[in-house]
Amino acid sequence: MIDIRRVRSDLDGVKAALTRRGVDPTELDRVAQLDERHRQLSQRRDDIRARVKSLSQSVAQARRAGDQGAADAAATESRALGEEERAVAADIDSVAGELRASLLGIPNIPDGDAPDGDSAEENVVVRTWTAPGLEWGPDGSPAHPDHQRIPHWDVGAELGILDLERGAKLSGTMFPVYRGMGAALIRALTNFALDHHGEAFEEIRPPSLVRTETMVSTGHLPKFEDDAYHLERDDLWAIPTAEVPLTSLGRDEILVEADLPVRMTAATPCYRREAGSAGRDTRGLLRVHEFDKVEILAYCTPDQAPGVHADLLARAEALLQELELTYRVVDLCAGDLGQSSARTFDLEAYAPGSGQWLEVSSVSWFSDYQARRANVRYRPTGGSGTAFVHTLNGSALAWPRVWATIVETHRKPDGSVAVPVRLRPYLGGAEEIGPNKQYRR
RNA sequence: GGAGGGAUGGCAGAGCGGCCGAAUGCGAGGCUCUUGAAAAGCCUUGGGGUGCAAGCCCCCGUGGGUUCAAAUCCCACUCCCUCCGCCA
Repeated sequence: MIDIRRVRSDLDGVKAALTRRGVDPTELDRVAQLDERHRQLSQRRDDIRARVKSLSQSVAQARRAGDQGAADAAATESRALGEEERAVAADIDSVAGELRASLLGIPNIPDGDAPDGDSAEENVVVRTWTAPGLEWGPDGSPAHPDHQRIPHWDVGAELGILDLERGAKLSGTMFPVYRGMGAALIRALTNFALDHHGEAFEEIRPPSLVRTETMVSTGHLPKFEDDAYHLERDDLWAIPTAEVPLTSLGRDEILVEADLPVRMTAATPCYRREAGSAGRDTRGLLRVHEFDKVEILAYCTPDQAPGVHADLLARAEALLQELELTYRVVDLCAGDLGQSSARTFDLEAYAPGSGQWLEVSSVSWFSDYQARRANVRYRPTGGSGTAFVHTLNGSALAWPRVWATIVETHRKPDGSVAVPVRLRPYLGGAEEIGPNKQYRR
């Protein structure tokens, strides 16, 4: 949620900033009007209440003094005021409801450093990291030998480590089944990443089903309801990312500044309905409804935020480097930012078989947008009062696309897949993934 | 799923319908004393809205109701604890 006080004090500035990401500025006029109305009504209600309270005191006093007539008179006057208060309160409720609904739908104000642009086409590639020994082809994409130009769905089927047909049988398309070393690879990646972050980040294992309020806190509801799986009977939502439970871990709490930044990491399943993306990226693991991901997340002060953002990004990058995967860092333009984000860097790994750059991580700074929704605050050292923390998070990493990139990038001429050196300890020392002898199609 | 108990400030814990945003203790911060520390004494110490400010208003799990007046009475819900049942 954006700060209503900022709308009040700098309406034009907020409009200008949000127009960069395609928000209709008249929506902000509406917010400003509702806010004005809300404050006027509240003032009136408070005045009435103050009068009622003082009249109630009079009743008590008069009664103690034995003056029943005066007591009754005050009570009568107060009763009339009560009627009026009820009417005003009803107006306040409806205005407050409209205001909140409108405010919840307004995205975060983009950071001034986020590049201009309306869509993904205008995102800026900040830098590219190339796996050791890899050359660049004349077409501007990394040059891979032909044996690495096989899409992962073919590699997976050939080796018997990915079974999309059975997944479709069980749950429908976009629900993959990993087999043998394919399944072990996911598990290895998860352990590898958790160990990597473990020295600085507390490992958390949160629930993957959460309440409505928890989804609202991160901005996933109410606007993106269609993208989430909902268990109606129990009114619980399947988390689309660990960001959801981790952000709410501190909900309605006041942290001590000395404890910041609070850093957490979690491996969880993630569930996404992918409504509206039907027919796009449907092949293989490019887009799936359920997947595993390791997330890193932090609460910090506004001053710490830029440093933490850089750290999260560096961590996600380090994993890709250790996995010997070519990737690029993309600075999302204002128009392509997620609703809650002020600044986001995406990491895209190059998958030579599918021939595309795949988004495997998104590292975002949410300023106080989520903290305001979730009411996560801290007490500044030496200062007075409380302030909202800043929240940041990043995937490190989302496994299906990394899995795809690995089996394409590290495919050897004989068809097996080389295991990156750093990952071998997590796969029982295995140096390659060969045909799955326990499963052949 | 069944039965019972509970929800008050950082914690513990009081609170006849009006004098309660709330006793008391602990904790925390400041000051005095002290070479320093401890002890002792004094003071301070929840969150939020609005307003230039003084102030006014809201919050005793949540939502409703009764009343001139609700932490206190009534109703519903949520959560927590204990026991029973079922169960990975």
